[in-house]
Amino acid sequence: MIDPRLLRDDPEAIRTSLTRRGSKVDLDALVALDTELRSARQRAEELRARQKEIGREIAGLEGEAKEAAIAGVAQLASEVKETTGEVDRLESDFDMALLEVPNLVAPDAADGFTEEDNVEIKRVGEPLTEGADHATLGEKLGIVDTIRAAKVSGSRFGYLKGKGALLEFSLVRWAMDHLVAEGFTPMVPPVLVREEALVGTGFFPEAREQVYEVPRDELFLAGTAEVPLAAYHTDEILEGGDLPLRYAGFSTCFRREAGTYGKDTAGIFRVHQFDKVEMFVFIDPQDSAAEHDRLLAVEERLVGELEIPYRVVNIAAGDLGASAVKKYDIEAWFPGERRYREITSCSNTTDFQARRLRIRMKTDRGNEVVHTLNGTACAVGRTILALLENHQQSDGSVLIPSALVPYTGFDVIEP
RNA sequence: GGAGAGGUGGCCGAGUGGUCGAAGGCGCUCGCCUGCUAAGCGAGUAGGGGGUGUAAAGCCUCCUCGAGGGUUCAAAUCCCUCCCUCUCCGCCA
Repeated sequence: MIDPRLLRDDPEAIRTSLTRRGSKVDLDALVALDTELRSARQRAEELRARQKEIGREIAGLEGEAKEAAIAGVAQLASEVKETTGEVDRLESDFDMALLEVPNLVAPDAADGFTEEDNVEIKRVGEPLTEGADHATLGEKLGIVDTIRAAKVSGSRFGYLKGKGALLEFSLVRWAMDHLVAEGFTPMVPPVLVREEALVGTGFFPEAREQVYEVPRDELFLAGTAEVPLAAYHTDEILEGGDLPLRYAGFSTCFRREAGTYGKDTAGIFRVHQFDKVEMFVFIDPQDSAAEHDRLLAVEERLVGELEIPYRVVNIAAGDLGASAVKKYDIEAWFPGERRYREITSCSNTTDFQARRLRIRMKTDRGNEVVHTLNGTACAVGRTILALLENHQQSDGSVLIPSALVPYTGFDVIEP
């Protein structure tokens, strides 16, 4: 949620951002609604103040004088009820409209509206010019089974098997160890969350169709640990000295992948369920931009240690999620497809989530909404696929990068 | 799943219709005293919105005692619905 004060202090800043995103939000209607709401609120408050004042007088009266006073204020009471009802209606309209407004795009976010407009920042590593694709490799090595997964769960699911399953646990622990060394607190959060957590993180209302629901219990399956980690401090006022708070959350992630029919149907590149280690940070607003770069640096070190060629892209404004002001993706090279594809991502969501979740910090200037950031440390499934493709050998085996061997206990996966 | 208890400010905890945004305690902040990792004394200390103000301060005002609705001139206090937490029993990874 953006700061509603901006609507009257600097609506043009919002307009610029909406334009860069290609957003359809009706800013003028929102500004008008805000104005209407405030004047209605003013009227209601004046009436209510009078009512309370008279109430205090009545408290001191007795007998007939009291009866008369009570009779005299009945009309005022009904006016109060009417005007506050009006304020409530306007307020709820306003709140709903405000939830639809995406965060203000950062000045240095890339311009444009689609993936095509993402700006490449750098490339690292020597890409292989050819190789088998991950679906073929996974099947031949006997470590990924999507055929039987379809029987059990439908499309876009997979079994990891044998060394593939062990590789998963190795990656999780390897990533966690790195993050702990970086000062992150490891967490295993709930993956079933309330609606409030999803609204608070900005996934609702924008991306509601991507989220699995458990209606009977009014819970939702989180698509990322970002959701329970962000909501962890809901309604809290953090001590300035405790910031930044850095969490590393491991969770299984669930995504409906609605609207992706026909995309990435082979293998387990795009699946409904995968595991991920996610970084999440609560920080003083003035430090969030620097922290964003820091998260990217952590991600680069991790991918680099796996000896996977990659590039970093600055995501185009129109391709950003509602909560992000700026986002970097790391795209790993996939020789089977001869292209770079997203394996991690990190976003600065500034005060957007924190305001919705009411997470503040104490400062000399009073309480201030904190900033939050999130970044992928290791999306396990995709990382396994990137390892398979980039470390495949001519004999059909796959070598495990040396950084991982202490965790896997083996250095090669053979057919 | 069954039975019961309870949700009040950073924490604990009083408050069953009016002057209560709320006693008291703890914690914290500032000051005094003492001179020594303490005790004592005094003051301050919930959050949020709107208005006014160049800004800070200040001032005016409204909302918030789990959430929502209702009764009433007036609700932390009465009524209804919901949510959550805890305890015991049952079941269970």
